[in-house]
Amino acid sequence: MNRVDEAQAKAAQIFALFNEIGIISQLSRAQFDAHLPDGFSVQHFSVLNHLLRVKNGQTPLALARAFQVPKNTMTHTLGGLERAGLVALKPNPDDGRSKQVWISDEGRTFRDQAIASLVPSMMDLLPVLADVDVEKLVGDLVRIRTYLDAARDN
Amino acid sequence: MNRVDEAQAKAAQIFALFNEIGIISQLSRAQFDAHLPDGFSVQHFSVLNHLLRVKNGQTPLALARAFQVPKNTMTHTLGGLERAGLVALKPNPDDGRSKQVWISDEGRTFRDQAIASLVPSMMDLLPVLADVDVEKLVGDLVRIRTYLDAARDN
DNA sequence: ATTACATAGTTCAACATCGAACCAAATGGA
DNA sequence: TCCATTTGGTTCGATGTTGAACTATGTAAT
Repeated sequence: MNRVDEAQAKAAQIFALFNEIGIISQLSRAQFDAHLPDGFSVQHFSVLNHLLRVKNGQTPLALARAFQVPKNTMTHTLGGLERAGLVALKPNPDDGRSKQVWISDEGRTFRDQAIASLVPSMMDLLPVLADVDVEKLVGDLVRIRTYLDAARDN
Repeated sequence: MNRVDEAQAKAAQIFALFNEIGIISQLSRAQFDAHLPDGFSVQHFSVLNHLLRVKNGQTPLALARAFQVPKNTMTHTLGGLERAGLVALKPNPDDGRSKQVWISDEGRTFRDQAIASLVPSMMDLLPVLADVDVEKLVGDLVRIRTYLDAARDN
């Protein structure tokens, strides 16, 4: 096998990797969404979860970066959460251009209920993951994600 | 740690897993698309690739299943490929409701050129994947995807 | 043959995503 | 201080995705 063939074989493997990742992303998103109240998706849940687990009162831009989405996409997501009263957007006292996103009591309740309804179907995955080192798997993925993120804005 | 806490910890880990997968899916799709001609995305490439590598002349529904997308999504993707003359849709002689998707010479050329322009950026990933057993990684993902697929339409 | 049901594919409408253009506030020279 | 540039956020328009409803063909049962 010459050098070009080797490169092609490696590339095919990498393509298969991202192909699987893309399909799993689709399928899992659909599964998650199905367990959330109508009109809400994983993004909404993820933002609430992030505010509670990482830090409350973050700026929209910080959240956009955390989830690797364009800032206008985050505007859209936060709009939905705000209309539903799950977060409050307040002006950022440190920067007149900016805002802060604070989760409300309703938001906390929503997140808790979402977890309660999501956990059971995740438990169904345990048998599938029995032979998988999830810790390592996530670690590998984080490395790949970190690289892609760095390569993004060149 | 009691049973509920354990379940929550496991669930958090699984959530992190799908979270990473979702983000990588976003980022890698953007990267791929950027290297393809305007108006074409990974799906278009994937379909052409599938027709060549797996089997030419498949039905739209078979392709939709292969990529785990709803059939109307595949209709949309095939529409783009057909308008561009990269595939031809012919009636299925075995079934009057159905069609067959055949890749054209232009389609083959498009796919070859796409590979040529995609491979270099995939090679950039090699250092990142040096410590990763990609074979095993893909295997684990396939197992997860297979489960999700089976759980989909229950 | 008739009827009921299942399957392949399209259309339509709702919604998500995202690049580009835009506005306002902040920053950094000179 | 003034001006150019950068940064946080929104708006707008184009496109992708998908559920639901629909058409047409095939299949099975009686």
